[in-house]
Order: sequence, then C-alpha cells, then structure tokens
Amino acid sequence: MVKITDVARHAGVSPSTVSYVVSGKRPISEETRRRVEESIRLLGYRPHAGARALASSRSNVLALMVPLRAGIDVPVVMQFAVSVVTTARRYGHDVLLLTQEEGEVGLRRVVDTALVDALIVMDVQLNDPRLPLLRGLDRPSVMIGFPASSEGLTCIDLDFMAAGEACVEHLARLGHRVVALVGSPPEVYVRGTAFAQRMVQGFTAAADRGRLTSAVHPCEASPAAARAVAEQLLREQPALTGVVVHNEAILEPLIDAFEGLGLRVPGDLSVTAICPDELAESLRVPVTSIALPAAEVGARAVELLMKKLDGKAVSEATLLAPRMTERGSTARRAVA
Amino acid sequence: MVKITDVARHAGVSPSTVSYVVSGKRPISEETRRRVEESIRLLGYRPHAGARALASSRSNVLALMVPLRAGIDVPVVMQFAVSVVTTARRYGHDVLLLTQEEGEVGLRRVVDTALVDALIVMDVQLNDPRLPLLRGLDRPSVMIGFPASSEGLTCIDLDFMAAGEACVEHLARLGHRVVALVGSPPEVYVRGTAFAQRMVQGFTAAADRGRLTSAVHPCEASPAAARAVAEQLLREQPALTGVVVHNEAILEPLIDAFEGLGLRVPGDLSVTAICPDELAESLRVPVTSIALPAAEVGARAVELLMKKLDGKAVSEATLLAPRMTERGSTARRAVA
DNA sequence: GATTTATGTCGAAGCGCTTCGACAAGGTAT
DNA sequence: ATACCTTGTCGAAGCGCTTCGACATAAATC
Repeated sequence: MVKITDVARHAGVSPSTVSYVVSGKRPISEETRRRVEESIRLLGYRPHAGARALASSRSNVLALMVPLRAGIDVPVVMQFAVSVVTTARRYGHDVLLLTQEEGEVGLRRVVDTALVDALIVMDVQLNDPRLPLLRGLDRPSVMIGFPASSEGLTCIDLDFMAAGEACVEHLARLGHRVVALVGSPPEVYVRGTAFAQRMVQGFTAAADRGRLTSAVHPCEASPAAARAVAEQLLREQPALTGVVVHNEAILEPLIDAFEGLGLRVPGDLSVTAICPDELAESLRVPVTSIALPAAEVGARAVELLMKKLDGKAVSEATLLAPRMTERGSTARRAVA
Repeated sequence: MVKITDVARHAGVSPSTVSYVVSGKRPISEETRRRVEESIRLLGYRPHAGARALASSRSNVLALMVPLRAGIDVPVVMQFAVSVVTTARRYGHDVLLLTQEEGEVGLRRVVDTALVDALIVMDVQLNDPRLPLLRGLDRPSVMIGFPASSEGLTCIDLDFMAAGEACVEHLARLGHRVVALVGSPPEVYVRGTAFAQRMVQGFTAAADRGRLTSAVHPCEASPAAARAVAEQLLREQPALTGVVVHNEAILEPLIDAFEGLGLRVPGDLSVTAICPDELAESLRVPVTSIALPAAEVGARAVELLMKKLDGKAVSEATLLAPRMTERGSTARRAVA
C-alpha cells in the first residue's frame, strides 16, 4: 500500500503538504501542487479511508435507511436509493445501506461508531419512533417524507397535499362531480404514513371546496383487491366518473377491472394517478398523472445534507410542487 | 465521545485488556470480563469505526454492487440487497451500496481506500469487464451469477440450466410436445447475461433430449410486448401447449394475452415460470414455478464471504438446485 | 524602511484503536 | 526441585492521516 509519506518523499515535500494538496485547505504553490499531483498519479496513491476518518472525524459516508414494508412500492424505493448513491458520489461520499428493520438502534450504532457523517431516512410516519433520536443527534439528517411536526428536522418530499388537490381540480375542471380516491393498502394509513395521509387530505379538501361528492378507498396491492374495489365503487357510487389512484401496483389492474365492468377509460371514467412517469406512460391507456419525482427527491436530499455538513442552514421543509402530465386517461365528462 | 481509555480507567484495567474483552482474541478472566463489560454498558462505549479500521486493517464493511439496467427485475434486486444487509449484520458487518454504473473504477476505489473488506457483485455477464479486477484483488469477492469461466472466483446462483431443464421436463411429463420459452428482454441476451443464457441452454437441451418441438422468444418487459409475443407464438406454433416464462414483469400480462386469444390456462395451455414465489402465488391463475431464491442467494453469498475473510477456502461454484412448486397453471395435455 | 499581511511549507502531535512482546503467577510434567 | 506450558494482564508501538502552530519568504501598506 502506498501512503502519504511515500508520496511526500517522492515529491520532495512533507506529508502535510501532500495532505493540503489533496484537501485544498491551505494555499499551495502551483509548482508544488503539480509535482505532488504527479507523484500521486505515478504511485497510485489512495488515502486510507479509516485513517482519514480517524484524523478528520469525517468518514465521507452517508447512511440511507430504506423501507421494506408492505405497501411500499419497491421500484420507487430503488429509484431513491440509486439517486442518493449517485448524488452522494458527486460529493465524494459513499452510502451505507440500512434496513428499516434496524430502526433507531441501527441509526444510533452507525452514528456512535462514527461510521457515517449523516443520515437519510425514508418512509417517515407521522409519529415516527426515530424522530426523537434524529432530533437529538449531533449529526445532520434528512427525512424523505414528513412527520406530524417537522420542527428541528429537515424534510423533503413531493407535496402530496397539493398533488391530491391537483388531481381533484383537474377532474373538476373536466366537469366531473363524483370522484373517488383509490389509495394505498390499509396498513399504510394505519401506520400513519405521512404522504398517504396528506394525499387524502388534499383530495378531500379540494373535493369539499368544489362541492364534489367524494369517497376514499384504501386498496391492497393485488389485482384481486383492485377488482373488488372497482366493483364496490360502482355499487356505492353509481354516478362516479372520476378516479384518482395512489397505488402504483394496482393502477393497471384497476383500469382493467373498470373496463371489465363495461366502463371505457376515459369515455365513461376519467382516471388520474400519482406514480412514476414511466409507469403512467407504459400502460395500455397512458394515464394522466402526477410524477413521483423519486430521483429528484433523492438528489435534493443529498444536497441538503451536504449543505448541513458544511454548516450551512437549510429550511426545515422542502415541498416539491406537483407536476401533472395529461395523457389519454382523462376527458371531459360526457353529459348524459 | 467515550473511548477505550475511558472504559479502561473506569474498569481499572489497561486499554488493551478492554480491547481483548471486546474482540475475544485473548483469554480474559471471568471476573475482569464482567467488570469491563459493565463499564462498557455503563459508559455506553462504542468503538470508533475508523480507528478500528486503521489499527486492524478491517473495516467490517462489505461492498454490494447492484445493477440498475434495463431488463433486470427491480424487486428481485431489492430482495438480494435486503438479504445481504441482514445477513451481513448478523456477522457484524455493514454494507456499502455501489451502483453498477461505478463499474470497475468504483470497486477499485473502495478496495484501495480500504473502505471495504470484501465485495459482492450482482448481474454478472459471461464476459464481465469486472472479472480481471476481481481476480487480481487481494480481497475476497463473491459474484451472484456466473461468468463464462468462474476460475479463481467465487460464484453463487440458482442453477438456471437445471431450472430450464426442470421446466421442460415437467411439461414433458404432462404430455406436452410443443413448448416455448418466453425469456428476458433481448438486451439481456445481447449483453451475455449468464443466468438468462443458461436458462435457454437448459430449456433447449431438455427439449431436444425429449424430442419436443421448441422455440425461444426474448420479450420486452411491457404488456404490449407480451401480447405481441403471445400472438406470434400462436401464429408460428399453432400446436403449442406448454410455455415457460422467464421474465417476471410480463408473466401476468402474457397469461392475460393468451386468455384474450381464447386459450384457457391450464386447459389449453400449461404455463410455468421462474420467478419469486410471491409473484407466482399472487396471480389470478397461480403459476407453477421455480422459485428465484433471492433471499437465500444473498445470505449464502455473505456467508461465503465471511468464510473467505476467515481465511477458509470455499468452492468456486455454488449452484442452488431448482425447487419447483406446482400450482394451478400446468395440467396434463388434453388429447384431441 | 519598518511593519504588517498574505503566501507557502514544515514538523509534531494526536485521532482511537489493535496487537505484539513481555512478564507474572499458577499448574503440570519430569 | 527444575523446566516448561498456560492463563491473564500490561505497556508501548504504530496503523495512515489531518491539523495546528511555527516559520520563512514575499508582497503590500503607510
């Protein structure tokens, strides 16, 4: 292994000078810098991560805690993760993967052992058990999602309330008067998962404001459940003409189910969703949707952390405005 | 931060004794051990990861490189990852997440900087560019999947060749004489991804051996592509009665397409697949399938690495025997 | 021309841990 | 009794890096 003293000797300078060339924390003459860099290249020098972490109390590693629970869409999680890793690398950081299962204990551990400089946690619940820990930590963290109170924390997410409103308003503008939200699996609401609840809030508020008749139905992530919900909806709300879907996994089965029941989309029924654009585009009936900007959220989360690591202040809440793309699944209500 | 000297002072021993209590690398009297452990608990001592890595040249971190390419089923990747993390934790290790994008450079980096002790790479191709690097490294690695030659490497995977054979043999036993394999997207084969090719080999070999008529069709991961393949199959092989699907994403759409074309499963057409059990079970027609034992492969991969880190020899190739579960999608061929 | 300020480099200390050799005390074999 | 392990503990060295203060030199200020 080639170490900093080897480089120093080769370049005819002291180890500290090499260190300063690498870190840029002190001015170095153009000439010395070039010599040192040349030596580094020639010898293939790579600073030892552990030594560096010990001396600088910075590991240049972030922890990312990913959910693996029922009702969480796996591809979306993966998009986050990849985006976090990619962005972190751009800032010279690596990413340690933690599972939700490890919980607060896991977070504590990686912080206490100085394995990581900062934390990103996903799948935040309204009263997440990790909140007190994160608040009390001396290390920066960012939550992807919003708890009941974000005071003293840094949170980022799509503005699900605005998204719910936007869906309803879009349908209302098209003349629809009876709408329904088909949501995530029940356990997601039971756990008090913030984004799902906020979506419901936005949906309901906008419907009330527009004097629409509305209903909310959680739905398991199986085609069978989708069919059951479709049938139930038509039974309970025969005048239904607008549906908002907030459940990636059943979007396609649900549309199939409606069509199986004799409803044309968008002829008889307008459907809009919150889901990744790729999904919305790939369906047989491309769906008017609000994008789930997983990659952007992941990247922004890392950027927030980097700012905090630099000692800069960041705002507690970052809500990404929903962006709706109209595709073929929504249309003006046919007047009977 | 409480450090080892604090614990030592509190317990009335030397730092090295504390270290030996923690690591168990030297015998310690029952009494001293108890006192030290008590002090550790009381003070909440956590060894500094960087210091430990520096002194012991062991970081207790594994690198996991995950694929994010077209045609790779994301949920399966996630299952691997979670299983790797969980198992690694049981051995006191953490997991650093690398994306395929980082390639050889990324692997080199984490090894050279001593960030990780060992590597796990997924989505191995027959002539994977990372092979020479992994062979030359002084650090252990395990590949999930098989390259063209596994010499000097450690590989583990489902035995896809046996899986392909098992599917055909199952169909043959049920009296089917004309079979087709609907495979992964074309690019997967173009890249020379080992598991996909081995599956084809097994399928073809078994079909030839049994004198069945057979055909292989790659298929994009979209419902539309599934429909197209279904139509093409019936056009080209009107006598077709057995289908093997090796493409998680289109399993359901493909069955839908066949039924849409008037074929009953399993009445007119027997379908079998290689996919996670949960997927096979959750479909409208539960599918006879060979499980993709992602969790087991991930766990075994970590165990292999741990053995290698302990200096023990492990076999180069570990092939997990396919395990078929019969569900409702295959039946004896109706004799016309 | 004296004094301050900025620039560039060095040496030494120290980050918190592991590990090696030394050694004392007790046990076992001869 | 001698020699020899074994068990249990300690002290010191050192892992490879960063950082701080010191110092020398050059540039800027009045």
